Amino acid sequence: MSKRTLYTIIAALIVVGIYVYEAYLKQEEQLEIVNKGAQAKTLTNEFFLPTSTTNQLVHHEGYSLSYSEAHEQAEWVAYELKKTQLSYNDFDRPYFEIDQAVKTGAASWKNYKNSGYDRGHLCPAADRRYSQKAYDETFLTSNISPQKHDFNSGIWNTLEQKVRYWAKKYDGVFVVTGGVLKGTMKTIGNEHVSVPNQFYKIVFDYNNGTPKVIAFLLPHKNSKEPLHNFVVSVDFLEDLTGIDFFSELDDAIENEIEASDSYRNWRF
DNA sequence: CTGGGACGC
DNA sequence: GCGTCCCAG
Repeated sequence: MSKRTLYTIIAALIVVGIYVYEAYLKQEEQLEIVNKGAQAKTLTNEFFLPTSTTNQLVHHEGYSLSYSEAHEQAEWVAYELKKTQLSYNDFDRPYFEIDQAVKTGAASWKNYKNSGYDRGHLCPAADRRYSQKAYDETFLTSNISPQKHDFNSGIWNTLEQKVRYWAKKYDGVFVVTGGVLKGTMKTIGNEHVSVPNQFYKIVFDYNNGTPKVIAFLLPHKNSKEPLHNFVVSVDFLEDLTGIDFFSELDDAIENEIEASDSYRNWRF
C-alpha cells in the first residue's frame, strides 16, 4: 500500500469519526431534553394540568405548556406560583431562545422583530424570579405570544400583579394562561405567528380552605375598566377554547368551581 | 413591572 | 450574536 493511499484512508476515517461523534453528541443532547422533561413532569402537580388539544405537551421545570404548531405559540401555559417563590431578585433579562423541547419546532423570536408587537410572556418572568434558571426559562419562545404593548404593559400587567398578590395572600395559586387561538387572527413573521384577539387567565386557590377559582377573559386591547368586569366562568372558557382545564380534579369540585363566575371570594 | 430599538464589536 | 445604553406605557 502506498503512503498516499494510507493517508487517504486515515483522512477518511477522521472525517467519519467526527461525523459519528457529532451524531452521538446530538443524541445525548436529545436524551438530556427528554430526561429533563420527565423530571419536570414528576415535579409538576399533574392533576391540574389542562388537556392538550394539539397533543403536544412540554414540561419545563418552571412551567408546562401545550404547543400549537398551527399558531406557533402555546395554547396554554400552566404553573404553580408558591408564596415562597415570590422574590425580589433582579436578574438581567436574557435573550429569547427557541424552545428545543417543542418537537415540531417552536417559533423564532425573529417573527416578532419590528412586528409592532411585544413578545408577551405567558408565564411572567416576574413569577419565576426564585432562581436565574427559572427566570431564564421564561424567555423560551414557547412561552410568548404577540401582544400589543399598551395591553401588555397595561391591564395584562395589572392582572399579572394581581396574581402575585393572590399568591402571597392565599399562600400559593395555580395559574393557567394563554391566548384564545380561535377565529380569524392576524399573523406576524415568516412563520405566521397568530395574534390572539383575546387572552385568558385562570387562577386556582387550592390550599386555602375550600378550593376556589377565578377566570378572566380579556379582549386584546388595553382597558381602564376594573379587572372584575372581565371575570367569566371556567365553563365559558372551555366552550370558547375547547380545552378541558381541570379534568383531573375531583368531579364534584370541578363542576362547582367551573360553573361559577362569581368573584366574591377573591379580594381585589 | 411590561417591553422596545440603536449602535458597536 | 452579544453587550451597552437609552426609551416608553
